[in-house]
Amino acid sequence: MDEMGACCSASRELLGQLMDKWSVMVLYALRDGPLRFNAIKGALNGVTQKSLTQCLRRLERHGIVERRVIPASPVAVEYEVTPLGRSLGQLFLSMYTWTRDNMADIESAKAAYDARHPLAEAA
Amino acid sequence: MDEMGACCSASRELLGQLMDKWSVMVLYALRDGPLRFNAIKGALNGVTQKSLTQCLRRLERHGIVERRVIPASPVAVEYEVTPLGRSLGQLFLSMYTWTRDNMADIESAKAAYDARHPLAEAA
DNA sequence: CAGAATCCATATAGATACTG
DNA sequence: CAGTATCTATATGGATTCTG
Repeated sequence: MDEMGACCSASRELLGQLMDKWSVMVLYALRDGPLRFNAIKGALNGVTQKSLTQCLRRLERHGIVERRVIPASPVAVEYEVTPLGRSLGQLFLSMYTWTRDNMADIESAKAAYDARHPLAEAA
Repeated sequence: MDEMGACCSASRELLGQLMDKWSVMVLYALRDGPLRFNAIKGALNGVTQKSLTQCLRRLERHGIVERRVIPASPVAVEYEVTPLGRSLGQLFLSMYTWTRDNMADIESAKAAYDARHPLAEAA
């Protein structure tokens, strides 16, 4: 694979990190302003502390969200989307749009494929 | 999470299927026309038969590539990108562009984060 | 409150061997 | 040639418990 192939691969790897199971929804949950840890956890359905913590750490490390500790007792921690994070949100929006526009075609392709291949119809 | 959140989630799930480790590069390898199985395998570096087969099956099932068996001895199998696949390729291109344009910011954010957090600098 | 640490179930990738 | 089948190593996610 040549240069462009390698770049595609790097891009995929980076977005793979940023598009894990919860990141998209975290970014969406924070669209109107900062939230505290448990507020985010409440906004997402079914996320565990561990997964959410990992997700937020990764987003923080990549500069997508900012973590702010508010000294209090007990401590409060706020997360806010950065400008870079908003830019990523725009990209997510174009992905969402593509999915919405092509979902029907993809579903019918899957149905046709499953009809041709009677066995093994995993998701 | 409300409607939009659910749609984001569905979008992420779909693209997660279509953006696995090799799909992007398969699509890129087929950009100039159909190729046979082993030709694709040769174009990608380090892919195993199993992984490539799984990848191609998934792309075929979603209507991204078309599989064509050419009766011969031994049989030949060609894979070609569909129009839907080309549309997905455009989306991949916009992802690649975003990555390229923001890679520097992300890398410096990572470096700053790792400087603040001396331990545990996993990728 | 906001995590850290631990344990466990499952999913996935890779290597290898075999086949129509 | 173009796969399938099998086994194993590893990564990942969830549940649970504990703490400053």
